[in-house]
Amino acid sequence: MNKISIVPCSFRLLSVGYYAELIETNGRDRLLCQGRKLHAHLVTSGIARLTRIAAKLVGFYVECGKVTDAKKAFDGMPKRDISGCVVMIGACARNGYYQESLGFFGEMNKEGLKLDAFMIPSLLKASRNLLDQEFGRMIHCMVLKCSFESDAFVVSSLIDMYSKFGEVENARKVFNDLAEQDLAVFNAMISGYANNSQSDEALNLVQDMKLLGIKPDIITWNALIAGFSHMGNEEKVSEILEIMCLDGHKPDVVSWTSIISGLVHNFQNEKALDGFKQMLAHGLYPNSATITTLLPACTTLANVKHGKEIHSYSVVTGLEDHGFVRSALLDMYGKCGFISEAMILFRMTPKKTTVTFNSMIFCYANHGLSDKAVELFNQMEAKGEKLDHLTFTAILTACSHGGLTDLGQKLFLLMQNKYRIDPRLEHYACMVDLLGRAGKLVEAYEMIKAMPMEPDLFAWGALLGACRNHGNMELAKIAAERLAELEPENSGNGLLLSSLYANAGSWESVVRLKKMIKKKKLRRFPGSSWVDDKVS
DNA sequence: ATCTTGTTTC
Repeated sequence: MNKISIVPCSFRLLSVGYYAELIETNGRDRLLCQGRKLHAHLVTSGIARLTRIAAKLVGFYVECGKVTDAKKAFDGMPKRDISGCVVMIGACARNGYYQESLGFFGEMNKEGLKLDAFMIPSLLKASRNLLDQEFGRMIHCMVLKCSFESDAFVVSSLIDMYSKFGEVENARKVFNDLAEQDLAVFNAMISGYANNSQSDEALNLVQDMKLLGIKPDIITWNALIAGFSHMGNEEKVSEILEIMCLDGHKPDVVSWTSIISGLVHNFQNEKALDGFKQMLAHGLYPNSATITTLLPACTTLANVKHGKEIHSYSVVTGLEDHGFVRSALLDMYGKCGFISEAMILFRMTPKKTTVTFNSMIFCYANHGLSDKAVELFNQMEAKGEKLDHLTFTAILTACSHGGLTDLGQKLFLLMQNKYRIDPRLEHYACMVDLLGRAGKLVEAYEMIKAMPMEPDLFAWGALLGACRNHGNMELAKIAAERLAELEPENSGNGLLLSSLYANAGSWESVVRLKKMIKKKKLRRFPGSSWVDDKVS
């Protein structure tokens, strides 16, 4: 791979848009080092304080993940000019520093700087990604107040945000209110429909835009592919691929990643791996999104061989440094039983996120290393890392697997009282399992009865398992009957129930159940492990 | 200077 020499192209370093490319080919650390040298030069020559130069430095530092340095460069500006703020807010929003982006806007507001149309799209993007509906709506109000609603950039961001919130109708309203929709606005609306399982509506919009003389581009086609692929409509995807080719657009990495993503989402993991091979055969190279999409397919199939190949590729191309890729790798090794590999990846991750921690806690929990899981959970709390519902699913799983009954109960309350997370089905299932394993069958049943939603098969299954282990026939019958209702197609439940009835001498019920099983042509699948252990 | 396509943990 050719390394771009940075010093001769220092001017490019300061040019927004080239950072990503430079980082990909030079590595973040090397780029940052060169950037700092250049910054020093700019300071000594006295031009670092020029507004335009300082704005570029701000963008550069955010792109390298150094928000604090960016802020310093910004504060070095002689006067707080609006374009500097636009760069700061935009650079933060583009690089995943959403909270920082909105926080910075707040500061700017306090200082009485005027709202600028150029920063609206970035603020909407940050609200969208934080799922902060309140903030997003507030920005929308400001848009109306300042009469920015005829700005196509603003409108496409609004459409995108409302679609992400699941409010397609609101997105459509904003779309309709715009006098002249351009390509990006259409694309935003099309992808809005596609991401909300309304791909046919998205397809209609493509016809509308063609009638207006706007030609669909690769983004339009990819949005459609993503929509239909996610819905599992493989024929429609092939159809779109044909149409786009006739239209002069070749499928690119994004198209293929969307196809692979849809297949993984619809449990077609083998097909997803095939799709990846096809993509390679077309001469396209996977990027971080492709890798992150594909790794879960290897994980589900427990295909460590492919997983390791992808890992090697990621190391060679530097994609291993990507946050999403890293957590997908960690999860893959963890789920496939390679705990030490998972631990190494965890240790090697400089910027650990909630997902990183969650994956590692799940790994410990699922391998019976409860103490390690608890240790990590405590670290997370001590570091002030954001804990989410999955953090608690993971730690409660660890508690139930490790017999840490008291701790589990304590954490179940902590989750609700301190972190304001409403327990979901999986949390209740963990608690039923936890109590059940400890022999507290009545308490486990009480937990199920206290659930504000309909208990699912995992809750009843956990209770049934516990009843079997601790010999409580009455509760077992209740649990087994609920299970049979919830999951009549799973013959395992029926068979378990029938053996329970048989033991209790209720043969009439056994006959009834066996008839039901036969009628539904249910068969019992032999238990098997999918872990591919033929890998060294 | 700002916008629209694909992305990890249940």
